[in-house]
Amino acid sequence: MVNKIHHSSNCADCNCKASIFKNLTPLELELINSSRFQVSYKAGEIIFKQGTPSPYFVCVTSGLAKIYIEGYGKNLILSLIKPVDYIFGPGIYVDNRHYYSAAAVEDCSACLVDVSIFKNLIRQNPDFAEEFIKRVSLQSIFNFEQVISLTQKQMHGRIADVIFYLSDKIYCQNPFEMTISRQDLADLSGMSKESAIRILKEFKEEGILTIHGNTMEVLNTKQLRQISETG
Amino acid sequence: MVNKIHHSSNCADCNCKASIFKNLTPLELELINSSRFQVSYKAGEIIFKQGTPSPYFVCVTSGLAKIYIEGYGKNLILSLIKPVDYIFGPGIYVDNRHYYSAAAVEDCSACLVDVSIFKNLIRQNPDFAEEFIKRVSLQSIFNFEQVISLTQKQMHGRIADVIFYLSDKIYCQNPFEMTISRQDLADLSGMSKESAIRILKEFKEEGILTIHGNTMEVLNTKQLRQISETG
DNA sequence: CGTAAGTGTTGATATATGTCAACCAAGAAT
DNA sequence: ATTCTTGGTTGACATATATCAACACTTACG
Repeated sequence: MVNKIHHSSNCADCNCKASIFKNLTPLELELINSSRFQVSYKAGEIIFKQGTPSPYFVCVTSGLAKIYIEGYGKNLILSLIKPVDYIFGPGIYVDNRHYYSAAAVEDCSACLVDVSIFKNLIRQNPDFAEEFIKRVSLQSIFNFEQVISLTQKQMHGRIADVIFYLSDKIYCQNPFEMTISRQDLADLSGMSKESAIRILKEFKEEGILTIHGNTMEVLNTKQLRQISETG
Repeated sequence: MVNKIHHSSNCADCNCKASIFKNLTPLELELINSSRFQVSYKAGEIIFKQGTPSPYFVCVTSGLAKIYIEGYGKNLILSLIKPVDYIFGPGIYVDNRHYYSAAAVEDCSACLVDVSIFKNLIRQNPDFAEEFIKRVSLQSIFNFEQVISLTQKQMHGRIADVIFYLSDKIYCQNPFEMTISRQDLADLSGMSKESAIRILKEFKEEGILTIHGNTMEVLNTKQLRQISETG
């Protein structure tokens, strides 16, 4: 699962520090730097499993990962994680367990930081603490929108939402290469793989988008937005 | 909407301080006490609306409230709030907006504390900050379980989950008086009111529970648990 | 080269669930 | 007392969605 562990370059040079770590002093950043591990995962490999102890804060530095809840027979993907984003579960302040699993969708590299160091920094640096709480809050807001999409929209609306998520938040370009599988698409939108495929087909037939190989292009954003909003 | 506003007794004497406020110094507690408002709501009244600014942290001191997302045509109840519990949305660290609405289910009284005072305490008292993060995390974990129930179980399992939630977490007794409406029950389990009623009827017919007036009693916990788990 | 295994695709079918409408009971209001 | 309103209940019906099965396509692998 873990292919290679080594200390590479330095947190101070890493673009990760631009975001959540921006409020840390050089000394604090060095503390994180000195205790961190860099790890690579191949596509499909599991980063951690729901239910296991959670000693690390994970920072994804390249590739694409997914976090997902293993439910009753099927999975629900909560979100995709791209560089530079973080995987920290709610368990770290509760019982140190993971409440969801994480796996690499594309080949990934990530930095693992010891949770206790992380928690100490939250205690000693209020700006960092606020930034952390803000991140948690944003995650929470995202989850709310997702729940409403999943529970109150029907399949067409849900797929539309996922397509917007992919093009606007994950791949950030319009003709984009889908590196996730159809099953992942289904797990993101809470339906069966077959249903997801059928909806994509309909969208193609209606000229809303094209798919060639793994490349998807949204042609009619307006209509897709309409579908998203009318459920 | 707001019936009566006055300063009553003292935070130091209030049982609210037992929980999230337990790590505050007497001085800090006094800061909260001096800036707080006590408010009463009648059953059905709205405490705040999704989308409006969020200047207060709400502490429910008596009665029962609900927080719910207003979605596409119908509502989803995220949770019920009973004394002593708190209503703080993810918006307070993001854009100061409410991402859900809150309303009184039974007659309620609540204390409102200015968010900026609250945020200052989080900055200056790391124990309080940790306790706050822990609360947010627990809320988040609860939401995960809820999402899985709503998206992966079918109606019988979802109703079973809600009944356990009511008897174990909210009313905390077995023959309990349902102060929520059938519509609320439906909004908790993400289905139509008619469907919720039908499932209750089936449960009655199978001897799993009884309902007289508004009093519900679970007779066969084991079977209900079974239904919850098999989806 | 052929086989196996995974992924994507399509069609037929069963069913879980929402919608609509009617009706009932209990208060509230006139 | 009578009407009106609100919440609860039930039945008939339409449909959104999952399931099952078959098949195509690619890729790994012996």
